[in-house]
Amino acid sequence: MMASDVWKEYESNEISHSVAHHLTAIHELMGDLGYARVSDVARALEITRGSASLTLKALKARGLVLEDHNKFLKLSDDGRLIVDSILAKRAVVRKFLNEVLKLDEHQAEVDACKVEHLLSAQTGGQLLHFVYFLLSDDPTARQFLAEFWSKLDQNEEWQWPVQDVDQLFNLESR
Amino acid sequence: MMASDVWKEYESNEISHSVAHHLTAIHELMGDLGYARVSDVARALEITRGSASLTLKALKARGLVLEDHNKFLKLSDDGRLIVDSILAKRAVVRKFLNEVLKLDEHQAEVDACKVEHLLSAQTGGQLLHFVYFLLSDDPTARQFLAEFWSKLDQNEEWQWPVQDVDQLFNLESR
DNA sequence: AACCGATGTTTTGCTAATAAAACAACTGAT
DNA sequence: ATCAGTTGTTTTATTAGCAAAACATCGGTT
Repeated sequence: MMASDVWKEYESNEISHSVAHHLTAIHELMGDLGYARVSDVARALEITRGSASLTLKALKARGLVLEDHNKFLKLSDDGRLIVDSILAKRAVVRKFLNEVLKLDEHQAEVDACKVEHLLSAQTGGQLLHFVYFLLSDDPTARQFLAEFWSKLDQNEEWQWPVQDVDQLFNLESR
Repeated sequence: MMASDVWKEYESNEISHSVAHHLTAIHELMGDLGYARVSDVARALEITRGSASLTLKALKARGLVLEDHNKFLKLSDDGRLIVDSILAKRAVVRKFLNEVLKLDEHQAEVDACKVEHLLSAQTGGQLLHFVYFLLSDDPTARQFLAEFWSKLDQNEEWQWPVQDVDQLFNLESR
């Protein structure tokens, strides 16, 4: 069926990668510095002030960012809701990739960052349930993880579903 | 630390969402029709021929797509490697979301589609290992999944890590 | 031969997200 | 008071990805 009805939903995402990071930058700056101005956001994201100014102007127009009488920025209630959901998804994905799949922290951070704003709320919620149970002290979960990790370590004794996983995922490609 | 060194790696992705789907469209058309022309790709992706023509011209220049003497398209070896890795990641993610997290098929398809080309090869490989073991007939895996699903069903008896998962992930927000 | 439909390309225009540069306004030090 | 540095904005330009429209080509009908 070519799944042609699905792939365009990508762009229909109301929160772009860029917007997600402008918003979370404001959130983190408020925590780190206690305030957030256009220049602070630009510095945090390593873009020019001009670019940040334009994007933030649009976010103010969308009601996600509020401006002080002195140009100090703040998240609106809507903006904070969005940031909370993004950070929750990012944290869950990072935890799963790092603590379950045992990917190194940088890789987990990068992939979580790429994916965070794209996951549906349903997926985020279910993944949270799953990771929480998986990393709980439930003996079944403990045993399952121990077995999985041990298979990961000595994977020569394990019959993988495909002959060459590395090639399948282009691990060698350049 | 603001993680400002990470978030820009998003765009550094050599395979964009659009490119991923142009390539996989050619692959699927070759399977379905036995051939793939610019118009066929455009129809499959529901974009104009003009847009497809431009994108495919760039892909020919990058050596990922080859052109027949009669304007018939074909994936190069490099192009096929990329498509294989994308389809593998999409399949694994879809399987995980649908068969493990029990998300409905449409949601699983959409999220897998959004994410497929963004996952690193390492993440794809580890996830494949994980899902394969999780859905195997290993008794520990069986028991773990059974317990997880039963907790999913009667989640009022389970103490979730956060008070209100639905609100955290904006399940109510329009 | 004339026409019609499908195909491929090019040109123009649009939006999002960026950089770069020019500009204005404020701040602080001397 | 001036000068330097910081800040915010605007303008111009670029790139990716699309649409729309014009154009050319080819193939088959009549």
